[in-house]
Amino acid sequence: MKKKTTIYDVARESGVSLATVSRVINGSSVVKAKTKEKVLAVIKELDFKPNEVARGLATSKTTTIAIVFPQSLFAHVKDMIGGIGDTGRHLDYNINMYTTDDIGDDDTVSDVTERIIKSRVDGVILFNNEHIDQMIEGIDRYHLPIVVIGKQISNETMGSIYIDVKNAAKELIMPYIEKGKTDILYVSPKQNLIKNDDVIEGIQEAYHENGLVFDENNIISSTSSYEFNLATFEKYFKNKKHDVIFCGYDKDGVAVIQSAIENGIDIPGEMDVVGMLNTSYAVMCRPQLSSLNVPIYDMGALAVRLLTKFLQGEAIESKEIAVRYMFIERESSHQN
Amino acid sequence: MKKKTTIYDVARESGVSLATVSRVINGSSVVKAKTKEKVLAVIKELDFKPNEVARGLATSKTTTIAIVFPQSLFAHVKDMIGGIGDTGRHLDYNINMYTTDDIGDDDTVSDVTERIIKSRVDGVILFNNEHIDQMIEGIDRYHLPIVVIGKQISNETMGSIYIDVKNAAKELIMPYIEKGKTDILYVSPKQNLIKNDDVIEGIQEAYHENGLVFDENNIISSTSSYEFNLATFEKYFKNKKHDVIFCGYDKDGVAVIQSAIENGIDIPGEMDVVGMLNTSYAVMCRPQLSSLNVPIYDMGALAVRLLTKFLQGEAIESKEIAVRYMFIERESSHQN
DNA sequence: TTGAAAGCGCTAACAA
DNA sequence: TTGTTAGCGCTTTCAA
Repeated sequence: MKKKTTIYDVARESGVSLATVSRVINGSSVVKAKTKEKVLAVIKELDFKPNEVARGLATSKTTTIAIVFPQSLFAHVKDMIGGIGDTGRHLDYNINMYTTDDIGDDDTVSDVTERIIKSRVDGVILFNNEHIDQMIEGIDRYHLPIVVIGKQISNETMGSIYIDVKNAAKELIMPYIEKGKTDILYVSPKQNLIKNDDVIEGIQEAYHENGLVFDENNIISSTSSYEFNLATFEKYFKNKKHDVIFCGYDKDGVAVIQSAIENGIDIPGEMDVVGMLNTSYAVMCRPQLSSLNVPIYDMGALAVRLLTKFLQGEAIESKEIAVRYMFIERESSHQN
Repeated sequence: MKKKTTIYDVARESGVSLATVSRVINGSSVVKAKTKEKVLAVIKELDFKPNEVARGLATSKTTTIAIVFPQSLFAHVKDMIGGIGDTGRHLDYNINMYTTDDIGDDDTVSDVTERIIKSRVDGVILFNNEHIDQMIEGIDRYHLPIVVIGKQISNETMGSIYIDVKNAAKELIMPYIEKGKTDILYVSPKQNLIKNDDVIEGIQEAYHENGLVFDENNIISSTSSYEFNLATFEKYFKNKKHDVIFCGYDKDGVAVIQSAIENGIDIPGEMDVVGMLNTSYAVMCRPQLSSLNVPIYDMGALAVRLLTKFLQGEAIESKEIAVRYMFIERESSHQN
């Protein structure tokens, strides 16, 4: 295997110095057009690909950002990855991905932090999840810029992309309450794109503004197993019913619909069901599930963009970016 | 922001030379226990994190592997990412991820190749997709080890993890044909984990071994849009019916079931429907979709493991690894 | 507009 | 068992 061609080879072949070649590949404007042309020709001829590792060492910048996927990953990471990957490529950043698996939680978190520091990435994208604070703290100590997805937070070197689920929940719930449909159940999911506490706050406010109070017993948690949840709901709906079942995640919404039907409950005749994230699940289900649509791809793209603003010292209008959302009413509810 | 502590700082503080510190952090066995202890103490005290970029430059190795996600990504990438990320961490490799989006296909492929080369990763994991050959060729020119997921292929520096879909398809189809149910439709998906041609070959063999021939008109392609496919199928099943609908992807299976029901076709009474990959979709659907289960997480893990074997010059028993699969019969079929 | 040379933080002979 | 020293391939002053 012949050695890779280096900047030295290019310099020699084109009869200029290292420095000039460096200027050319970095687009410096001071190089004479003719020189530049010649160098570029040689670069092409020798198929020279500048070594980013060497550059990284010289500049103390890797133009790489790390992204940490937590274990409890929601569906449609696919879109998130698309947004992150595409934007990274367009802005000329590499993406280093890390996962935190379920075995040995704590150790994994510090292990990943350690690896991130050693790899000398320029910044980090994190997802809201149960270990988020620990993760943030571990990374913040090294003054690495951070962008958090799914939780509103910011400081000098930290920003976030989030969904204003508090308001979304409030807007969703409000019409029901105003119509006297006040028996609402919230199904709280294991999922990182929304902050559960915010959803609950939103619900509470909707009740409060109507002089009512939301009964916190009307919150049940789902697990990450569809079949387990289904079994739970099937039992639950044997002798219960509510005006509205508001699910933090579509998958739970589908389970609710199916188990309600199983128990002879008509949807949306007797009970409305609403999901969140507007995944494929929603349209595949019968009756089709109403859901809150959220621009997942864009959240990934925005996260990368925001992070690069930190990295390049660009002006940042807002460090906490709320993405737009839109309620899509389908067959499982009739809010209006 | 104070400068990061380097190996020099550690050497000075512990009164030894650079080389010794280097030996300690690399676990060399020649260092005297006492020296090692002292150095380790200083490392801890100064919170020294070796700079992988500098190490990469010195060793011409980055201990990083690249993974390229194509645009038409199947669901449950989630699991794949888990397998890749976790295994990368356990084997001490960083994962660099790239996406190839839909805009400007060709350019993107060469763009990504270029970035991969510049970043000096040690090896690459690729997914089977329409541009796979172009991608492989582009990377192979630089003698980077490659592992392909979803397609059986290998050479000196290339291996693969795949599902033997040819046999899977054959095994699935065979019992039907033997029972005289020879009117089978194959729904060919846009999805990278299986090789369509192999599925078709498997079907053909099943027919062939029974002295029959599979009519290639009985292949229809689905798109990546569930709703579009649903509309297509709804029209299709208005005046058609088959013994079996064999879908390369669960999502299509669900669409088939739903549109068949819409048209009054009883499943599995009049028609069997079978999917592939055994995603959540299969269990969420009514009747539940029979499907071919495949260890997606493991495929990711195996890919990383195989690649590191190439990288570390380890013995490789087999460069083409077929993963186990298992047919899970649910409500949408009655093969037996 | 170009070149010379120091330095980025580490590894790996080679010597001691 | 430890230290010295020459790179690894680039960027970036500083001079010319």
